[in-house]
Amino acid sequence: MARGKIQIKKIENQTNRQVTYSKRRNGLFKKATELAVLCDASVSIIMISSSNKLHEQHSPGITPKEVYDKYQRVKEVDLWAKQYQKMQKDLQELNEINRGLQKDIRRRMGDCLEDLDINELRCLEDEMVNAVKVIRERKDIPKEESQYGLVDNGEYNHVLGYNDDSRILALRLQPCQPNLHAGAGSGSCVTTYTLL
Amino acid sequence: MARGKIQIKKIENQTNRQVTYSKRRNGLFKKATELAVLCDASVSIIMISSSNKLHEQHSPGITPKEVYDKYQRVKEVDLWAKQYQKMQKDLQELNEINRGLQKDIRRRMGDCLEDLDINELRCLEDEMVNAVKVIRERKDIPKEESQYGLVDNGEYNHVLGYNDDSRILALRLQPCQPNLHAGAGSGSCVTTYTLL
DNA sequence: AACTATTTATAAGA
DNA sequence: TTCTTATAAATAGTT
Repeated sequence: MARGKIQIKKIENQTNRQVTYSKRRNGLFKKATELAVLCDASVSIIMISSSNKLHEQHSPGITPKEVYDKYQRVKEVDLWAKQYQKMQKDLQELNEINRGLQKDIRRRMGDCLEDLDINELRCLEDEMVNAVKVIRERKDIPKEESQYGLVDNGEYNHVLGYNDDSRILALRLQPCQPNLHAGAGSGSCVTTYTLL
Repeated sequence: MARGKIQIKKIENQTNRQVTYSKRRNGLFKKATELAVLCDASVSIIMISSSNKLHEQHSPGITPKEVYDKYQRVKEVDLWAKQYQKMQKDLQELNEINRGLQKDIRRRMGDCLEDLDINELRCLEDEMVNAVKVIRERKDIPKEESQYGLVDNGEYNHVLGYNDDSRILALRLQPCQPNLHAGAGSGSCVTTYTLL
């Protein structure tokens, strides 16, 4: 636009292209600033050069995050929805599983039995009677560990919302060490979620 | 820049401002397009007017998402990290709670008793013996509900990884109806996570 | 990076 | 909103 008109097409000469990029980038940013001031607007520009460098300018008083939050609101899209969705789904599933586990525990405490049929009640009873036997046996073994001074570290976490303390079985929340005879699956639900 | 120089400051006249915004926006977009073509670059512009309208232009071959993904990579920031972090944290907590609940259930089945001391074993035993009494009472009540044809709808979900079917107490995963005598907290852990 | 001839953008008016 | 046009600003090619 000076000393001769130019065609708007890719400048093949690498050096010229670089120089023009720099000049016009400054021009663009200046225009953006003027526009923002004159018209009381917010302008956000991000450009990526052919050499893969990033340049940006954002009107004062607005952050790229704000611009994109608004962008997503206006366009009614969530550009990163897919990345959330897995977590979202996992959360829901975990909540469901949790509710199920809590209900199971309540039944083993004598609550929430209303919707069990007679067979399920029998099954539960048998299971618990057997378990009580195991617990009694265990209780009557002189514990070798106690010789090493087993200490209560106080790190109990009560995760059930019962107010009647006498009914709470404190849950230790340390990860259950791989317990081979207990079957598979105990560790499989423990997932870590890495971002991006 | 024509018919008289202007000061670069906010145009107070609303109409003039609007007109200038429109003209200069076109100018800016045109410049951006030229720059992108001449220099083989990608330019992404998002602007928000004083009347809170959004205008945008993106070079062909690049999406706003790509621009922002690159932006975040280059700047080594995650603009939405805080929004993830809460979910991330919730997931971890739920996983911990879950492990605790599963361990509790195992204990009530006679497993994982190794790290309970003698008092805890006694407490557990008492609790279970009492619960068994309740279950037995319940079992021996002729169920009124059965007159209405209580049907097994088959929607059981097994959430524990036990392979030995005889030991599974099938968990119904329908939400537990508010159970007043069971105490508070049964519903409080059920959270829904809405995005943005 | 600076210069400058020329093109382009645009402010004001219609 | 669009057109017109005098003028300001941007910039291509050169140094």
